Amino acid sequence: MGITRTEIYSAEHNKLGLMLKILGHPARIAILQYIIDQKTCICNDLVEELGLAQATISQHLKELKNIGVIQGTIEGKSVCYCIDEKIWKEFQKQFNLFFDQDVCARKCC
Amino acid sequence: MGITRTEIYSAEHNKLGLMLKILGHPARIAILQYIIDQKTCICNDLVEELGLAQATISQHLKELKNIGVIQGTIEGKSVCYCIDEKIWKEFQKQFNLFFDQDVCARKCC
DNA sequence: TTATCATATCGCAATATTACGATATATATT
DNA sequence: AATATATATCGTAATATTGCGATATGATAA
Repeated sequence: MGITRTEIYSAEHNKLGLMLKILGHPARIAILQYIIDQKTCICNDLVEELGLAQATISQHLKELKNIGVIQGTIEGKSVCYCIDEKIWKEFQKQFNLFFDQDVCARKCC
Repeated sequence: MGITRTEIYSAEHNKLGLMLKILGHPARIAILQYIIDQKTCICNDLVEELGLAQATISQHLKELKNIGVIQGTIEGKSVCYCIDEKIWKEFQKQFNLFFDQDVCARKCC
């Protein structure tokens, strides 16, 4: 079918899944890394930097904005993007809550 | 086009992206959670537990195996799955290497 | 006002993903 | 051997994602 059956999962699993899905694209990882690296809050030098079309970059930025991990403020004719530190830390926390679980206490594999 | 242009990203970004992409589905999160919760290394009670078709579960398990985060050993007529603790911790480490970066030192947003 | 620059959105083509029924495979039980 | 049980794989339909050119929008500069 191609459609994820979100109704059958818990809200937490859906949320964690969505967050990881959006982060799970190399372009979006590269965009986040670039925003972190630049001391100024760069906008679409990303087009030159990554070598993707402007429309494509804009789309990825939109998805990152949708999950809240970045925010953009209009500055003259360009837009200044930066990481939303609060959401960033929240994501890290959620991920680690999941990954800190005790795994494989039993012996079977 | 629908195809990710992996050639233009670094190996690390592709790797981190792939890992997050595979983890980024609620069914796979739920599968991992179930394997962690069960004290015995359960196999396809997952079909009943999650309410997805057996073929679908099997496909998700395959993707999780592909990135190495779970492994399965044949036990009689069923298969015993468990988390690969080493890979699990490695994933957590990679994620945190990325997320521990200092974010938003500047003031613009 | 007109032109220019930066970004967003639209529409589309190519490809990928999700899900499932049907079938194959492999082991255990009778 | 025949049957049952557990899992994997195949084929396919529905939908989603990726990427891009074209165009729209919105602000500044001329």
